[in-house]
Amino acid sequence: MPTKYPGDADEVRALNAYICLLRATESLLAKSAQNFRGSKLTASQFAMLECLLFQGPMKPSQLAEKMLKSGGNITMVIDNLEKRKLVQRSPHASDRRAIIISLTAPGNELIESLMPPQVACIKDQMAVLTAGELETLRQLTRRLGTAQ
Amino acid sequence: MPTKYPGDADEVRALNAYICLLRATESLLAKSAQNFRGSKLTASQFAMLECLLFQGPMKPSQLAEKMLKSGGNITMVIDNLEKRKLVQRSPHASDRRAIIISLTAPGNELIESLMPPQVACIKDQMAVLTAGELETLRQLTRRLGTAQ
DNA sequence: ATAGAATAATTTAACATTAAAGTATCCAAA
DNA sequence: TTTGGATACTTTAATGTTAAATTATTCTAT
Repeated sequence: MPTKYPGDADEVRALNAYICLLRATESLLAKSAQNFRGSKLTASQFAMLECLLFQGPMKPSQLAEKMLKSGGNITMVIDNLEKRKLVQRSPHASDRRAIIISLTAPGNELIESLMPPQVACIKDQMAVLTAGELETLRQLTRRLGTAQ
Repeated sequence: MPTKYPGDADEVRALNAYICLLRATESLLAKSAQNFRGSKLTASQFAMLECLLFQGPMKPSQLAEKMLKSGGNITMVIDNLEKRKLVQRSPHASDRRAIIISLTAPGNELIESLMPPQVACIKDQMAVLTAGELETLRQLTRRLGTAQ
């Protein structure tokens, strides 16, 4: 995070925006994490439960793709959630290489109870910007996110 | 990352901006990481070398504060950089509890060689936005980053 | 039908990360 | 000056993370 890099105007402008973008994301993530820390969930565990809630049961490889994490990592997060009986592994109907991960009843109940405060927290944090500013932010970051 | 959450207009607007912001950051970080992967540096190791280059020798507690990481983590990153002789520990002049971390000559040489491509990479990625858009992005994310 | 390539999940090794506990040192108040 | 609290770093335990290797299964081209 260079606060001062001796470069031309283009570089300074790009770096300043980059640094503010990273810091904003760090700040938002740190604040959001407080909502599920009481449930002894890590950020990855919360993200997996959330993914299963909104998108239904799926294979570990699909979780890896959606969560942008490696397969090995997904295996470990499933392991730790399975120990707490929040998710379960089931055999895939037609492919014996694959398995299906789904929420258990307690897992479903937990993530459903955590979502409203989580959404409210994000809404609150984003409320420092107006509706128009949020739309502008969405459009700008959307273009950055797909940059090659 | 809920792509569809049944909420009111304010919630949907906040969540959409939030998701795009996170994805943009992930995308930028992933791309930037390619620049130092060839040097077998991790993101934390690169960040520490960069911090020491631009801000000079400092204590582990100062590195922890600037890098937004825990003290225990900083100890390990220093350990791994010290193994490769890229940084060194020195006693603090007036406080025997403290130590000073500084770049070695090879460490300085390495990070100085990595900075120009790193800056160019960030500049390239941010170049999908105009100068005015970058300034807007900086202002919006600056306000988010300081949100309580 | 079968060999080889591709896919799916797991395991392993190395490093990252945090929280909490531990050790050493400094400082300030009694 | 001594005691108690604060500070600085390290260690430990648990989890996360990736890349690479492993195992099992499926698919495809011959």
